[in-house]
Amino acid sequence: MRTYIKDLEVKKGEVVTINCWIDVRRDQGKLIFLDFRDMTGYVQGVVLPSKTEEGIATMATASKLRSEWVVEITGKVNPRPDKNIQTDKQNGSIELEVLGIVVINEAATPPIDVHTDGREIGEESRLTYRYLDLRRPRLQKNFRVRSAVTMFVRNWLTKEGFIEIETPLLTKFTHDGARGFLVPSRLENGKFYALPQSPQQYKQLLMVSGFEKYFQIARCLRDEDSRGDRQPEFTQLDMEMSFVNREDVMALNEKLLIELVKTITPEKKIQEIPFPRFTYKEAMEKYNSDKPDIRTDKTDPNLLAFCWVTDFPFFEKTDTDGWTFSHNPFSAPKPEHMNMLMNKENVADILTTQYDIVLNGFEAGGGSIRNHNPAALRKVLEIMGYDEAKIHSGFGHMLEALGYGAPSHGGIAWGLDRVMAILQNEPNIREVIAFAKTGEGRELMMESPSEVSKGQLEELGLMVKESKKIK
RNA sequence: GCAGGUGUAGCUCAAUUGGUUAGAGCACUCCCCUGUCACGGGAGAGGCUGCGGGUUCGAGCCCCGUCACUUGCGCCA
Repeated sequence: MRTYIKDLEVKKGEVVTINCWIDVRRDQGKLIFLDFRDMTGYVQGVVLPSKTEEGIATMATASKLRSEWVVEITGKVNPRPDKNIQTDKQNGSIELEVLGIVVINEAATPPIDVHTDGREIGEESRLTYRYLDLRRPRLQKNFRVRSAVTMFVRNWLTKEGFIEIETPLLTKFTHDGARGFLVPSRLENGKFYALPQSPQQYKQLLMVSGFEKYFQIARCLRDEDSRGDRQPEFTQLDMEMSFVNREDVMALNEKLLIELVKTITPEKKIQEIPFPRFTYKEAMEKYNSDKPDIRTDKTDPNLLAFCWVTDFPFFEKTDTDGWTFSHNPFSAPKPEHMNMLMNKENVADILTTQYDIVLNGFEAGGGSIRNHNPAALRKVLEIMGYDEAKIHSGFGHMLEALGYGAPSHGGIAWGLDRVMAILQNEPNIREVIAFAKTGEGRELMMESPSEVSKGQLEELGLMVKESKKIK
């Protein structure tokens, strides 16, 4: 039976079997030290000289082992001699006396060193050999913490009465805003699905359905250029609630964030509770930014400075002197500005119910109270200059759905990758996304995007005019 | 789409003003080593200097183009 490395310390004197990788080999000739690694940690093994036939064979096998080989080790858990105890290391007071070695798999010389924190290695190598890059302790930790965060959030929201519901990945191209990824239909050539930029419309429709409290850890896809805090696919913690106002959503999220930090990253301290709030105007005047970094000590890696930014202008001017939404077309205006919207008056002065949660200068999330009244949503679309055909094709289902007894509702979505990166003190969300893409949207390990065969194109009814980039 | 940075051994980096056979550390191969823990010592192998063109007696170095990675701007309900 397999014993995990983390459980060895209490098994002094026992003979155990572990499954692991060779982390480091220190061959002293007649004495070989091997550091073993499994998902639970590290332990030093020692192969002692022996005159038995078995012992000689084990030594011979041990001398062939190399870094990253996969082995099954049978050994005796011994206390270390006093002078060799390493108090600062896991299992520093014990070592495994190797009695038997089964090589499960040999390993070619790794193209990158997986024992460092990886910051010194170029992104191209790291992403090409991502499955090796992920072996490094820093990334192992990032993903364990990420899993702990999503589990915490799931449990917390579930206790609050939320229900987790999955929404489609194959959906409809409906709106302006972020450029979307298109998926050609095989059954209906010339038609396309779109991959969702967020579950916005579906989650609102779930409110119409009467679920009242929804959440989802949702993959979102946007065909826009990358940044340190932006990837073409990323994850939102998305939630929506019925019969709430702005304060309700903000209060719930503030509480969740505080408890999350306390539980998962207790070493972090939150600069100010309750989170400070700024109107958009205040933020711009005081910090010249709508996502101000209000940390009092920007060198403190454990300081988290949350703040809310509210009261954004609903509309902004387009290049062609029309209007477009600044954040979200489904948002409701502030209640006192509803008349201005309905009368389409003083459009520039209408403020939305939008609230952004900002963390250390990054937009960690954003949401709003929505227009549950179809007439109000229609006014928004009209102000943006959408004609009846565009309103019908893009928003007809929303307008109709809101007409069948939609509750008032609102919600928020966190950029989960950004929150994770900040909690882990990572400068780039690539470090918290397992198989991240490059700045040009390439996945270097499998080499996507890739060309497809003529037959596949034909089946989809597609013809490629010209290759934009020929390798 | 725009601007900057980078590209030399598997990895991380050197290489004077444009000048001999492009070096080092780690990793790798072989040898030595009984208490190491990033073990140590010795020897060895490993290069189309991203790719294409140009200038020059001579280019890793200068010029043009191109590709890739990266940071930021535009863009990003």
